Amino acid sequence: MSHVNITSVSRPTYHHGDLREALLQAAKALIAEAGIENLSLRKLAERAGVSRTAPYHHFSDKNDLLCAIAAQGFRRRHAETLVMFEDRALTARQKFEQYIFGYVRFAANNPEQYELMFGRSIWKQKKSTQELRDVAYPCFQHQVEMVSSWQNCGLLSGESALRTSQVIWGAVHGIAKLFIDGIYTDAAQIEEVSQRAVEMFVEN
Amino acid sequence: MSHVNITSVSRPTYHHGDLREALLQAAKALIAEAGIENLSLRKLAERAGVSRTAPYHHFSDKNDLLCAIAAQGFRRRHAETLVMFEDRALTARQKFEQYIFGYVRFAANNPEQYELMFGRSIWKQKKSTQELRDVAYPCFQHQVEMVSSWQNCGLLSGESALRTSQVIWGAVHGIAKLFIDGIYTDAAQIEEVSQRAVEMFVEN
DNA sequence: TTGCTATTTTGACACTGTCAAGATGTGTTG
DNA sequence: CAACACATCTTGACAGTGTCAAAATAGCAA
Repeated sequence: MSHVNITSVSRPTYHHGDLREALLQAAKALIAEAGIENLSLRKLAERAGVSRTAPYHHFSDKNDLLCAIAAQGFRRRHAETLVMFEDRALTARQKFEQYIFGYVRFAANNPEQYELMFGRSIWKQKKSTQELRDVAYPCFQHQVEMVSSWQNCGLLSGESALRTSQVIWGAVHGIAKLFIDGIYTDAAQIEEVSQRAVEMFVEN
Repeated sequence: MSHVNITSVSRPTYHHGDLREALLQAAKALIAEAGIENLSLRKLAERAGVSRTAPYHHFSDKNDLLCAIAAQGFRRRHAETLVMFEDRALTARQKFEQYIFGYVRFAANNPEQYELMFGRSIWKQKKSTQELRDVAYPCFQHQVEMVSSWQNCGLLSGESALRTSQVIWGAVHGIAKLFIDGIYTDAAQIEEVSQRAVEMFVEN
């Protein structure tokens, strides 16, 4: 068989052709279909067309694979937030609104990935990968910086940007979790709750 | 062997003597020791001194058992909240403060049980027991009522008690989860974040 | 005593994550 | 071209899981 790349995507590896990326894609598909708790490495391998233990040559662990998916989520969310916050056409108030709505919407649109990003399975028992931490911490940090800027322009109150940021992050995180975990059952209320959150935090 | 009750507790059942309650106790102990994800029905049965499938005659499912533990948590938390809110020695502002602090503290002191009460494992896929719903909904409802009273006395703003309640609940839930899931790593900050939350929500 | 029913056990099944050992393909060096 | 080294993948195996079916046992009622 020719080793010439006949597909449009790059094929840097040997037998399969970037099995690692294929596994990540298949994993996200399976998770979207049936949830994280129904993802097994064996079903994943089968979907990718390889044997049960093939994934172990690209991920040391099931946890390692889940961390990689979570890391992708952080990169996506962080990019989103950066673009929004740098938009010079928006006022500070509009940016804050976009942040709140964007955060909750991101979680609602990617519930399983969001669960991985902030779920106990990864962070609780210190099982986070170095890669995950490297991509997550700047994301956390950026939230504090945004809050700090909103305090400087009088949109938000308080002295400590960190404490204020922790409360606001807690609020959007909690609202998102109560929705995606099925406790707030009426998904149509998401926008209204987000709107109320904006009103309650902004100084007027 | 005599069937006379020689222990101080009631013994309504036959062989073991309220195996159901013994299983719940053992389960809570195991969960406190090693977390929910490390609880297996087999280890639980062994700890209780019965065979692997004995629990299935008291709980239809593993999920059923977890719901029962969660229900106990709701009863405990609801009782706590009722006592606090009925206390005539407290001002409205003090009650609100107690509510916020008490909520986060409850979650921090019982992280595994809290995870069961509000985790996706139970509510997500409509797997909540009737018993659990019967004890959880009044607990949710009471939160809205409290918020409504705080609005009436001018402590909180807004027209809709439901929306305001959803934001506040989201905030305490999110703060609690970020702490107990290991994302906010410094547990000493819990009180300070709770304090900041109170300041941000109360009208001044 | 004879049954009836609640309770518990034994056996079995499919499924999981993960390790050890072997097979196979790919690129590099002589 | 040949031989080696290595990355990659597969087969086999093991302990552990939730849960079902069938058998055994214990307590109560007639």
